[in-house]
Amino acid sequence: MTKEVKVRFAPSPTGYLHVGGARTALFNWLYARKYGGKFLLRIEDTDQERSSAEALQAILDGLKWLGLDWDEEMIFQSKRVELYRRYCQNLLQEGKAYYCYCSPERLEEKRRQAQKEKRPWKYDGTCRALSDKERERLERDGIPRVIRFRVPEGKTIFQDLVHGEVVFENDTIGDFVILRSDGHPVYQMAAVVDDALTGISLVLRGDDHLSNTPKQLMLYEALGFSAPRFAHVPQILGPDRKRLSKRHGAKSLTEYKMEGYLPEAVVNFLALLGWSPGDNREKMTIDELIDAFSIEGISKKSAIFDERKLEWLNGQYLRERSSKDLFKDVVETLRTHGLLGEEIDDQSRERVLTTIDLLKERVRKLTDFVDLGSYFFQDPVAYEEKGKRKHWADPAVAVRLQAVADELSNLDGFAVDEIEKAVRNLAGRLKIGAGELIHPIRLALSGRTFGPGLFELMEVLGKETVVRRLRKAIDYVKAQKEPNDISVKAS
RNA sequence: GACCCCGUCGUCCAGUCGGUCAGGACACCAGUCUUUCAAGCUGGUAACGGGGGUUCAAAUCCCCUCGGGGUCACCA
Repeated sequence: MTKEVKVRFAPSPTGYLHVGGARTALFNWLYARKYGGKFLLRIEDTDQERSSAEALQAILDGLKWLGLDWDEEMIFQSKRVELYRRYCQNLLQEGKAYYCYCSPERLEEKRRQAQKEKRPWKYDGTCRALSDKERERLERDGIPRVIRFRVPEGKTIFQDLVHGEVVFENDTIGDFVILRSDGHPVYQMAAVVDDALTGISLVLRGDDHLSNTPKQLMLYEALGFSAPRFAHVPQILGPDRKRLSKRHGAKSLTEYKMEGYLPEAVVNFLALLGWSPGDNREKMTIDELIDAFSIEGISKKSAIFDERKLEWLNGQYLRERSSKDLFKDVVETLRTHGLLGEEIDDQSRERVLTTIDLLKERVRKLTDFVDLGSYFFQDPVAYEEKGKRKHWADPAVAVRLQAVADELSNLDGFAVDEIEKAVRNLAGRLKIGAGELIHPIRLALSGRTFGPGLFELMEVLGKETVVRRLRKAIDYVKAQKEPNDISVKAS
């Protein structure tokens, strides 16, 4: 009988969902979707202290944003404590586990001592063979107890689907706790019981669990469960080659969303981190990913998250979406940055749409619409220094801009072609190249030395705004004249 | 420290059974286009951690070494 394909993502709600976790979830999801299996979501909240509702919400939001939907009901380990306890009792009865009364303080002391003497530390088995009498005494004294698993002798060998055969000598592993003194199970126990009971066929998870696998395998064996297969995906490292953590900029998915990344770009990028379709494809749709995904394509090497490549990919996705498609996201971004109010009439709707069209080719993140396009919505608050030096240094600038303003004011219509013709004609009459007008005008209108085609920009802004900004610039140039001369002398 | 995993351009990936000018992408540089910036197009710089073997031939197989990471919790 072939086992049903069933995988799971099992985060613990102790922090936000970062790219490493998200990628693990994605791989599991892709695997399930590819083979028509199930993708389960299990919340590992057996640690009461560290689990929080906010973290859970962040994880759920992240999965939802990426479009990773799960099958069946979400499993909360905190609601299954009785179950784990029962299995611990079974092990106890069969002599495969035992009560341990060692205090955490005492153990910590021993551990430190071992470290000082450079001896490898593992639990020394103090309580491994307590007599009934001793145990009764400790019980009578009310000493807190945990349940420890009795690690059997021998070796634990398994075939990891990405690493191949992995061998552990059991005696390098100390008897480990499976049930805490507060009656809550420890990760290893809860994970094994759940994976076994829910019929997980493949445990696909981070490399950091590779060393935990022998412990879990021993538990499967002791509990009489058949073990699933394992595949350990390399981890995602920070730029310093260290494990991802808040310290060196491991960002949550929420942050990527806030920064203007599209979920499809993030999914695509994450999929390519530690996995490859085998050919050299880079940009892949979700369906292509599902189709191409395979465990064989998973690399063994840990990877560093390269945000610049994600930016590029995001730009690709941004570019292929129509302005209409992008509208909602862009509006939201503009709003959070105060460039747009709640109310949007037809006119500003049109304006946003055109803005998107003009900016789309030069944008990599949604937030670039703000950074690169604020002047579509408000007069520039400053002029680029470089621009002033380059395009406004000529003493004739004020006069020329004035001429432009006059010329444009007299225009009947204000369409791209008319504007362009007017500006170029004026340049001709002034006997200067069109660039001599174009660049100073751009600076006046946007405060920038670069941007979309100037004539398109002018049409979007409208005659009134264009003329207003030109006049402002003229005033500015004139005002700068004298103070500038003085400051040159002074410095 | 013990144990486990990993090691191809700066970064992410290709490289089936040993034979490739070691390939693609991001980034970078140059050219092209253009009113600017992007985008696009064309081209370029750039890697098998090191040392030994085996072999006619090694990124690919073996050994050693160095480097990086992970696990050794009443965290997950």
